[in-house]
Amino acid sequence: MCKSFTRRVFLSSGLLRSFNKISGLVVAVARKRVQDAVNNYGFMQLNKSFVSADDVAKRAGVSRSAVSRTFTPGASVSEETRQRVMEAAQALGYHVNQLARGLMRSESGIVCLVVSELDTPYRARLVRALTHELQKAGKISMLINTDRSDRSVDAALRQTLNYRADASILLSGLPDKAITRLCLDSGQRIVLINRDDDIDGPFRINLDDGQAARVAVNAFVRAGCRHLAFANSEVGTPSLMARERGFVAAAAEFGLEVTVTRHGNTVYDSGRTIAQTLFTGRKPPDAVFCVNDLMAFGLMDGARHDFGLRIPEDLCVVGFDDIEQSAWTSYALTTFSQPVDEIVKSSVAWLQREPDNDEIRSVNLHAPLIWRKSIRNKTPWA
Amino acid sequence: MCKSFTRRVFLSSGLLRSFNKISGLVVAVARKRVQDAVNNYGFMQLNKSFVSADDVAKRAGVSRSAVSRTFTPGASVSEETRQRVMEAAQALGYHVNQLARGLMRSESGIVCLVVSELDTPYRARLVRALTHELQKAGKISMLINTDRSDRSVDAALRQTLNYRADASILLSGLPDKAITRLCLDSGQRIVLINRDDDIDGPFRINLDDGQAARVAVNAFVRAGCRHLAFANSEVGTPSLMARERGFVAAAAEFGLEVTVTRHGNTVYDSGRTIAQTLFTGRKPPDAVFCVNDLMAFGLMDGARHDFGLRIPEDLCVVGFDDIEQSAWTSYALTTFSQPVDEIVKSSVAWLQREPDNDEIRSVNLHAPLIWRKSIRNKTPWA
DNA sequence: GAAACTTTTGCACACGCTTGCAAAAAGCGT
DNA sequence: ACGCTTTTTGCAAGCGTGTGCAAAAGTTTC
Repeated sequence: MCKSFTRRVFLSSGLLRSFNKISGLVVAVARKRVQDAVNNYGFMQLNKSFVSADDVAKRAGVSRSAVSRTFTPGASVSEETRQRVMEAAQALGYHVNQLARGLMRSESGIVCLVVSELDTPYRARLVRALTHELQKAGKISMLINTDRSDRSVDAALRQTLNYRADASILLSGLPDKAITRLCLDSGQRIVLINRDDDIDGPFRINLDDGQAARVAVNAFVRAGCRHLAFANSEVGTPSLMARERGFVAAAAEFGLEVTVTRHGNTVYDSGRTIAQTLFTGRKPPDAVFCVNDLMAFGLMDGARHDFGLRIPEDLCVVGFDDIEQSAWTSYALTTFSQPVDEIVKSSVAWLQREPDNDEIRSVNLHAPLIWRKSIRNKTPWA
Repeated sequence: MCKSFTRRVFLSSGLLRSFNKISGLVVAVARKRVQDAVNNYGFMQLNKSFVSADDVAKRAGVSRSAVSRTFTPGASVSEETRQRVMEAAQALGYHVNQLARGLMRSESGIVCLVVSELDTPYRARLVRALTHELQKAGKISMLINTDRSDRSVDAALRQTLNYRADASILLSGLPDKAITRLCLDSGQRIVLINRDDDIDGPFRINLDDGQAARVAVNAFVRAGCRHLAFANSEVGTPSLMARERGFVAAAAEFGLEVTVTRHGNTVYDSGRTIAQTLFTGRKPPDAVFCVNDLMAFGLMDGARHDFGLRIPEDLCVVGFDDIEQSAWTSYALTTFSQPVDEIVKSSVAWLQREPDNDEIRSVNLHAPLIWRKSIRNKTPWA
């Protein structure tokens, strides 16, 4: 884009035809000309071009290698030449071309984040934390949006290969086995967050969803609830299903049945709809575990406004994720906290390790229950 | 990372010392060997390397140019060779190296999104929409997090240059003039969203904040409110201040005074704090325009739970952004809608235009008022 | 001052791709 | 079969960088 302008001028100059055998020379001439233009006009209007290490070298009166070494930590350069190079670089506004560097080192410094529905509070928080941590580690993150379809996860991973990303972190969707294999074979590292794929190779981070569900049941029972319900979406992600199974199983140990409802996506409106279903049913629950906070909010709003229920007096609710809104007074939701910091830390730490054969394949993190006001009888032992 | 393995083997092979003058050949030999290993073992364990156009060319029995042209839309290749190339590429898992392509074309296809506090609902939505639209346009987005400090915006733009981004879109912070200039001179295009910088060169997208504030005053007056207040943060972003000025000015036209309060960041907690201040004051307002939705929620929760006020009976509230939560029943906030789609569309459209001299420099978009239930007397003419 | 080291520097090749140019191949009209 | 035009193809130069190697420069030691 930038260069195209310079080049267009050069091509239409008509010199090319006669000098094409020594086009290197012609280029040099053209460059010179642009430079003159700059000097004459005093501004860089025409020089729509990035400055290269060659330019810096010329100005500093050293070889291009010296420039390269100046910007390569740990390379051998004398203090004096480093100074001169830095000065010239500063003056010209030189920045190392990471594309070229990546080409040489075959390590681009790029990490791809594959995510859909980024505006979900939990995902947004995760992406924010990830980019932050990756930057601290000297990496840069590419964001690949897979909103369109499940198939687009594969396309995303292809894109990942196109840019020779050092690693990909998948927050949404499940990639095809074959394409995952391809990435791994190309030397790319893959992290799956809450995806729980059983393919060998990626690093997998999961939560102890089952354990959390157990804690939820305990809390409800402790609060004297007898009619348990579980509000899920129809998305069927492994972690969501693990929560459901865990909840039903733990309730069974108390001899309690659970009304399981699944509806739509894992969003506010679905919670709202489920409230309609549950509270017009013949056996309305007095406790609902919602598969995530957004659904919990919808359910709470439905219960309160459409059915006049008081929380926690008439109805206890527990959510999952501990997104920002859970702390808002209107909800004050008791919920399980996603250990975002730990997730991010362990992801990036794993990425920075030299790959070897007997490395850690997966990690299971604990999601602690954050007590607020949507359950009666705060029980400190939970 | 990937290649380093192959290379390490190669270097320690000892062949290099004797053949260094014709190292190209040696490399070929080493490559061959890895290939053999693959063939023998039947899996690609050792071949931790991306496959190049050369490999594809060899397999398809054509020249490297043919491969390149196959993957370059509009290039001249016969249907037959295209088939063979595609087949070989498929078999080997070839993907064009965008880094190398970007190097040649001097057009990386990368667009940088510079943003802080990504987990803010409004920003998250914008980033989601932007990545989506950019992908449709064949671009890929890099996410640069500027959470740390204002100074980090400059660092972000430097990073932008390192990766030879075709463009940067700034959603947060204000960059230094000099570094902005440098980006522009390097041929990069810059879009400022709601930043309102007066530097010439970037494309600026803004909302008619003043007009919106005027509409808010009208709505309040129409609802019979007499004691107006404005809840702002101390961040002082141009658009936030424009809303404040507009509101105060419009109120003055009705002969009404406005209690202006500024506190902390533009978040929920600040709204909560401001509620404390306003409703314990000697002249509590009956209408508050909050500079964004998050603050409005905090203010509403404070007003309701700490002061027992009913909305909209005792207090009218208007926000700005129309984030998802505004539609939640607990808030049902009347608010101005950020025209995210238009913002995104016009940004990307501008990026795709060939740069010329008399191009559009800025755009002002309208933020319509979305009526919900936090104001009395819905007035259709607003 | 020479010999033995150590540090710095420049050369040149490689990374994987695009693309102008000219030669080769394929069509086409007679 | 022959020229002529159009399409296809391979060659080779170049994009901006890193880096091994050997020569040059600098440092220490005797």
